[in-house]
Amino acid sequence: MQPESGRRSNRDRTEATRSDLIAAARKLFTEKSYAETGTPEIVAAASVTRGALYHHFADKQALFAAVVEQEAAAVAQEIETASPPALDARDALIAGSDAYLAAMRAPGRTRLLLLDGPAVLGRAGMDAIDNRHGNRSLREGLVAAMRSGSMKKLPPEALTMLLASAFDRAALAIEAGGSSEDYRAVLLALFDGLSRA
Amino acid sequence: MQPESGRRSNRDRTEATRSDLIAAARKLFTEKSYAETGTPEIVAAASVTRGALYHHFADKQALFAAVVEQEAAAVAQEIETASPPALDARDALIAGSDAYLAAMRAPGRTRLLLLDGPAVLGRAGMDAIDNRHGNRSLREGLVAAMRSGSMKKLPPEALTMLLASAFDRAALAIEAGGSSEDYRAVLLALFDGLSRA
DNA sequence: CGAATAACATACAGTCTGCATGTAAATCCG
DNA sequence: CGGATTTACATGCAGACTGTATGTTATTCG
Repeated sequence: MQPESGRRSNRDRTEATRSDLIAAARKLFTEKSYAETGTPEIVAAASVTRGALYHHFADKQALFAAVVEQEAAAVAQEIETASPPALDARDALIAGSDAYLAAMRAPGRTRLLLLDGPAVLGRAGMDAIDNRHGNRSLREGLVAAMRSGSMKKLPPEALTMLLASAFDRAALAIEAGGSSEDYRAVLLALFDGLSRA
Repeated sequence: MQPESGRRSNRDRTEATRSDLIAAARKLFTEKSYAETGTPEIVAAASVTRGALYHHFADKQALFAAVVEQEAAAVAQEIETASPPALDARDALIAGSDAYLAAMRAPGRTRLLLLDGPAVLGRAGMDAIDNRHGNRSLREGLVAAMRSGSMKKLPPEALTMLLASAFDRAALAIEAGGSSEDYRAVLLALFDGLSRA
């Protein structure tokens, strides 16, 4: 009964090992790329063996998917935290995009979420993850703006995808040294262009 | 002097071997992914040995870069061929985007150019390739439209990137089964939103 | 308390990449 | 024209990595 060291429930062990593996993989996947990070290096950083990894995850790609899911959730969380509620549609879009671009400045995040993620998991796989997190609120905001009449009516799914894609490319360009103000200005112009006169 | 079979200049041999390797790699990289295609399979398809591959290319990534470059050029060529010259800015943009989306329907092209390309060569590497081909005319068109006063003035580099990114995502979404009309409508709305009233 | 199962650890097979070395053909040069 | 040099490969090897199969120990179930 007493949780002495040396007496742990299987659920605790699993949770701890999975968590250690994901943390170690996250660190390496953000420092280097998915392809450049080997499972021997990951398990060494997590102080377990490859046997543990392949017990908890089907393969290296499944571990990667878990890391991406966690990181996408973290980005969505940062946006939600930074965005004050109850603004009008346009201000909410601006606040959200600023928060997104700020969140994507975390080292290695753009490569993990915007380059390796789509290549390894496929665009469909990444869309599934994104729709569970960030994209959802973006689409809801757009739908609300369209309903309220402040934005042109357009297919919500397509509009969400293309705007999200513009955010993504802006994050990549800014990390590559592009002018943050320039990209912000263009994003703003795109929003305003979609608003009803 | 006579080009008998068995007497070929080194330049001819190099050109033929390089071309065979790129063609074989292009076929496999578009059928499967970069990661799933091994160099043994490539050289077998090209009827050469791995020694030839590593003689002509620094590594597998360099061969991939050559394939991407060729394919990006092909896309740009198809767009140029399909786009009648001397339209006004808006019609040129629409024609160009339609031609781009049509060109990206070639099997495997979206994965090669939009998923594997950025992941393997980096976003900066892909930008360098894109700027040598398709993006160039897009930016020139946008600059011309801005100069003529028919479009809002915005930083050309950023605007080009974000619009190109929207094209890319539209191509991916359409291939994944998304409604071509929906994405076309959103792209058109984005253009019109950027035009000066 | 025994049986079944979960959570690993270890060992192995197959494959791949990049390089080093060897060889024949082409080119250069005096 | 002929030897020296360089080019265009072919072959073999070393190291690393992935996934799996098998063995072992700690839990959990009945």
